[in-house]
Amino acid sequence: MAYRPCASTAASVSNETHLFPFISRPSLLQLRPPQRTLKFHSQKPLLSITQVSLQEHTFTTNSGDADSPDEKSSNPYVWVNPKSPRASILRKKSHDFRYATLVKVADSLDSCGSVEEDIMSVLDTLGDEIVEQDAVIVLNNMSNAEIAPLVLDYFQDRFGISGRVVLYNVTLKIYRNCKDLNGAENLFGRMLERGIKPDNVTFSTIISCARHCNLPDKAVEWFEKMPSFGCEPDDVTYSVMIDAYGRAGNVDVALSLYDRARSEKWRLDAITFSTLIRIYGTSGNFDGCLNLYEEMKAFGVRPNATVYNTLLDAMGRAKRPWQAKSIYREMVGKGVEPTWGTYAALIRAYGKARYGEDALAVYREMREKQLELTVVLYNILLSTCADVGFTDEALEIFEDMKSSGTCTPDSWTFASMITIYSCSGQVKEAEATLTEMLEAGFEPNIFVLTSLIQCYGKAGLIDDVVRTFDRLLESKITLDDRFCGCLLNVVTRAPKEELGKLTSCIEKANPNLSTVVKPLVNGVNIKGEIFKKDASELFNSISNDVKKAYCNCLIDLCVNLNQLERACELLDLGLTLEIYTDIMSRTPTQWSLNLKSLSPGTALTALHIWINDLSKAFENGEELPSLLGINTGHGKHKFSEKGLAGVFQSHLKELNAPFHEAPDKAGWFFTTKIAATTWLESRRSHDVAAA
DNA sequence: AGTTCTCTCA
Repeated sequence: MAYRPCASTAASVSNETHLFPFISRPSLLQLRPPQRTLKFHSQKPLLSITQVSLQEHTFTTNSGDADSPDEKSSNPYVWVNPKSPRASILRKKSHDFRYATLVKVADSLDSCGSVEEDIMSVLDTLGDEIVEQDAVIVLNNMSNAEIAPLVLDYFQDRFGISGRVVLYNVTLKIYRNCKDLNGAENLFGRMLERGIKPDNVTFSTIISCARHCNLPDKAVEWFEKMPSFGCEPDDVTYSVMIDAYGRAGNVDVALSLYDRARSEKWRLDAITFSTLIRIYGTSGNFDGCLNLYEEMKAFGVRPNATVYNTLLDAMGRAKRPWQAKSIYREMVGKGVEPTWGTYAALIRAYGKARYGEDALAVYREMREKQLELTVVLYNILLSTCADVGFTDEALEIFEDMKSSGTCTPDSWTFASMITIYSCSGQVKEAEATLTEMLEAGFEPNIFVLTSLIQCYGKAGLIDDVVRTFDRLLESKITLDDRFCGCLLNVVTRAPKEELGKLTSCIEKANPNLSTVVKPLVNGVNIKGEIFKKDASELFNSISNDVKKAYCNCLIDLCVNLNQLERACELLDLGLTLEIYTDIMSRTPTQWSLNLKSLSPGTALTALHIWINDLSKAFENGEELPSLLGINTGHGKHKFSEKGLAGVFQSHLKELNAPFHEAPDKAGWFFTTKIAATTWLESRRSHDVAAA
């Protein structure tokens, strides 16, 4: 029969007398167990005849042990040769039973209120002959930090057991499990008062307690106290301190401890390496992660799943999904069984890098293996689907999540679903999901409203954009740069007659942005210098991660409104402020125009400037390289207007430019020096003729 | 009797 821990008070212990043959109600009342005959000795049981027979008796009656029938029916008072296998089985059984008994006592103690009598009663059931090992086992199996110190005191007061540090160390573990550093520190103080000298175990337990409490600085503080108590840190201390320093953001110290451990030839285990890899990973030193992994193998430490999981996680952070993939292959190749954490790390790595298919493959494998996904993992998958435009897949995952029975959608989930519908222009579905979200008790947040604005904007429902915007203003939600960026994006695709409605939204949302947008929309002719000054003020006021999006939108707006000069001014500013980098690059053999992540208008403007630069270089008699290339990129997002390649093909034709799409390099258009020269030549003569 | 192991974005 399985033991079910009871959660109530000590009184309930007595109701489970079938589990505690030596506990009965009278014993609780008299504070003394009546059955003195059942004694256990935790130290090597003396294999006296009575002893053995009693064990035997206990086992056959209590657990219905499947001994052979004739053994069961045999006289319990037989002598058993202490060296026989039978004796060793009995010894083990005796030990196991004693241990199980003590664990049950620990459970009962945990569920005592802090009523002294209750605690006493439970402890009394153990009898008088308690040895230190019993006390250790009881405390080691307790989890109630309020009761534990009382129990410790009782062991001392009633049985005189308290003289050794081990009892305090196991009690400290309880505080650690309860994340109660204060309690642990108090107990440490009491140890000192009682003249108990702390040892390495004491310190590593307190240190890890601090670490579990998210107080890495405290961990460091305790580590530094060690020498004053005559304790010299050992390999376990170093392992936990490497972690603590890492979490305290003190990467250098963590690594120097590693150096020290290495030079002192301490055996570092795989998990310590995984800790180190994690430290490198969180500090952004991704090559450091890989180096450490190699070093670890060179030391002959076999990587386990934890090491691989940490590495995969680091490669995810590094946005190197291909490396995650090859590490995963290596892991499987070496026969290391992937764990839940492996799949989670892969989903993160692939998801972050928009490797939609790969992320989905991992998801399917998890389903196949019946591994449960968490809300977080579902959300990552859904936002990946949103990023790459997997509408159907997202719906499937969303349904799976709802029917999983283990997790329910949260505001993040709904936000992703609304984003997905918004990107594909499914207004009705987005609105239905919004309703579902409200019904589930979530208020729309800034992310949801941003998506909705995008959704309505895409569908040309400008009045709904304005309505949503007003709703946001009424709410307590504060606008962010991303939201304003989306609003700006709506402006770039709205029909001219609707622009007024939107500019008044922008005026309320962000005055700096309004200053730049208004003259464009109203066609007011202001000086280029002033325009650039206003624009750079805007860029200085917004966060780095949206600068490119703003600049792209503004340039698109200029191009749409046929203000090419303004477009060039903005692109120029964007290059100066390093919002755009590496658009135009030159090597001795190739000059390139890199248009990846540029909006269509920005890309056209950049092409315009680049061709002008080419002409200038040609006029100045500069040597052209053997190859000239334009990279339009190939958008991973299904909704991103199929990349720029299509737009460019026709535009290049219009310009009569001799660039041709490369058959083997997606998104690239190339021309040779000879073709380029001929073309630039003809452009020049054309210009001259026009002049 | 001690350590490190599994979490989110636009």
